[in-house]
Amino acid sequence: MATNTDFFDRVFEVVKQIPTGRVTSYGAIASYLGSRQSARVVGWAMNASHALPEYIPAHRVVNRNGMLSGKNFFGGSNIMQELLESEGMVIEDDLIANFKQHFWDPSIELNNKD
DNA sequence: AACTTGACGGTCA
DNA sequence: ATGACCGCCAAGT
Repeated sequence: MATNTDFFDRVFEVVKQIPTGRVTSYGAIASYLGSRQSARVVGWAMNASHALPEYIPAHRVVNRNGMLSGKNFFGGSNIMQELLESEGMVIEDDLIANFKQHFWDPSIELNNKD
């Protein structure tokens, strides 16, 4: 199918596959889906994810700096940070410590290269 | 129907 | 190293 709005659904599929204690970036997901520059749309998908009947670990998705750019969307508090810390990571000033160490790249982990 | 904004990212100056 | 602009796609006004 691969319709334009399918991008959202694919984003959800990937995010739902992020293992606990791991994080990824909007750009990584976008790149995995084939649209490097559509990282912003990934963020929009996250916004819509909270309306889904399923649980989308959007707190495991941060920007390429490992910064909790969307923490404001988790109720206005640092729920996002607490969730990540609860999963074993360390957050400092809304920034994930050892971000690279916890980074989960769908292009690698899912290895979707036919 | 058109314009602006947005949970991003890379390149250029 | 820092700042500004462009590109991408969808949603809100």
